[in-house]
Amino acid sequence: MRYLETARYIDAIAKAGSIRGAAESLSITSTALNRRILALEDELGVQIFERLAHGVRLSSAGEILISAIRNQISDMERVKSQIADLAGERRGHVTIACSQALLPYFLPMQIARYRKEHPKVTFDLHLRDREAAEKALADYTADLALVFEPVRMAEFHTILRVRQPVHAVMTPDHPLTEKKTVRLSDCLSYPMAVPTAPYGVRHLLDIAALSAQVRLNPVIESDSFEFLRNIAIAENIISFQIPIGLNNVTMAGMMTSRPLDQRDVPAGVLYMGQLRGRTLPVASARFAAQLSVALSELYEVC
Amino acid sequence: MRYLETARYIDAIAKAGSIRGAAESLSITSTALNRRILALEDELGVQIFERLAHGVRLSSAGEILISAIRNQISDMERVKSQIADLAGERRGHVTIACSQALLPYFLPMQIARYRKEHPKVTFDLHLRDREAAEKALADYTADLALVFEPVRMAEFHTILRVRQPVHAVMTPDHPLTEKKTVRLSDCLSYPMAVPTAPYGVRHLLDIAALSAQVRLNPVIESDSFEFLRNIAIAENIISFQIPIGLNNVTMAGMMTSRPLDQRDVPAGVLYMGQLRGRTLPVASARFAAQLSVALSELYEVC
DNA sequence: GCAGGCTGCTGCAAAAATTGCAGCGGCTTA
DNA sequence: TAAGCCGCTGCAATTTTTGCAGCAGCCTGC
Repeated sequence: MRYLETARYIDAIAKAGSIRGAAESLSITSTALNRRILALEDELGVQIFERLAHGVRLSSAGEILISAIRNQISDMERVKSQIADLAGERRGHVTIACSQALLPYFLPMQIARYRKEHPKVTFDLHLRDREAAEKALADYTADLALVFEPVRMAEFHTILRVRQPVHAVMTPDHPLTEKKTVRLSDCLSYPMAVPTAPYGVRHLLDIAALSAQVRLNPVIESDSFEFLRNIAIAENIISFQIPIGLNNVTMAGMMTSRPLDQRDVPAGVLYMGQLRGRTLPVASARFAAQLSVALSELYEVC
Repeated sequence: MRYLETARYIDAIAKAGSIRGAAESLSITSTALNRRILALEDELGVQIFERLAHGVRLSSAGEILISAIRNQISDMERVKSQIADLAGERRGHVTIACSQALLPYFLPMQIARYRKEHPKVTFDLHLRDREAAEKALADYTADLALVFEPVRMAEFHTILRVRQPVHAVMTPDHPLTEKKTVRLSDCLSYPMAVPTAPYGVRHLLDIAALSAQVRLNPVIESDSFEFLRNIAIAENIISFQIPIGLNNVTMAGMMTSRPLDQRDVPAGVLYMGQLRGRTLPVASARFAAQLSVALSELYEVC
């Protein structure tokens, strides 16, 4: 593919951090690549890359350029799949960056459903914390982001958001299951396993604990929701999760959950978003539309 | 400029309607141009142009492509001026499509003001009726559109809108000037000069006349607001215009105006907009920001 | 109905560009 | 201080692009 070839070369260099490195990944010599850059820099009248001892780094002009270039590359992908659509072919590729809570149940099911309709559409799924997910949008490594309690940078454009009240998760024989909703103070008398600091659920719990002037005293902290789920079963202690992360099918027998009283812990919000101003590839746009329907049927839109 | 060269070639062919014609305007041979198209069509696996006896026409795949291509070209212009901005240079180019009412006073003054700050920024101003103005956005011949009572296609993204009540315009000695606001029925007893059908002011008057079950009976119809203004002076008859079209400086002595009672004729709306999803060139974005401030200071935002 | 003029397209050779090789000097690290 | 990166350059080989001339196809006007 010759069209936008130089653009792809620049993208590769920016990613590799060196011309020789990028050249290898592109299967060309560093000479050719080097001279392309020099030619483009000559055309623009500005250095795109700063030359360092160990490679190159985007200059401030390069930062501006790379964003446009990635947009162009992604745009051409979209055009190609739109053109393929004209011939009735529904092919394409969707890249998603999402929080852990989406992994056990919701996204696998949604992707399976989508791929049943459009088997030629492929998916890339990247697990990213809320900050990294937004960065992935900005550098075009993800078309869509599904994030719980995101940082919400200026470039994040919200497609849909739904309420996700925090639930306490425990084995069905746990004393806490007797109530419909549980108070934070009820939980404190039991050992608990909680996510580490950067996660949305922990964030909400911390704020709640602070305002109630209590301390959480977790016996287990982990950055893996899967581990938290399993340790909670194994040790018969309580953990916390949002509804979308509760796999109501496979966990039916093993675990159960109760929402925390919202006077103690306010409901969190799950955001689906994309990069502001970007036109998504057709497949991604269609998948986002499907997710919008599914999310708004299952949860309260806000 | 080699980067996006093929893109510019395709744009030229689409505009010229023939390869040979475009080749001439690009100062290359038709052979070179022809082969570029063939190569790109080969890459994409689709015909971009339909071959006709008297030239070429974009195929449906080509229509999809050309939009992306024009976006890329415009994007590179924006990048270049952003990069120039880094060096402190404020250069760039702004293209505007607007209704007639903007011509006599508002835009000349605003552009002059902007160019005083940024003398290196150049402007293109195209007079376009409300439908053509939106088309100009879609094919990237205009960055900004200022339209009174626009058709508002899906691709039109509103930046700002302000209320523009229709005014009756007349010489200062006209009997109608006695009242603060005039009723439509008052006007009917005087000869009047009105714009032709496609214009917003006429549209509003027609609707008003219809609902009041009266007839306008204009003695003069014209598609030139300038002519309407002059004939109204020369013949001492009434005409109609929106506030932004009333040049309160030069017309001070010659003419005066009174708003029509809004029970008869509802206020129209002036829209400033751009192409949805497009990132404007820096200069255009800055100029739009200036216009937003000016418009919202002068008129009622709605 | 048949030139004349326009179109896009192609074979071939010339021109221009891109590329690869080898090697230079600069920098960091061991 | 030596080894190992890095980006960059002169030169030659290679590839790509371009221009010329000429082809067939289509429409228009005489």
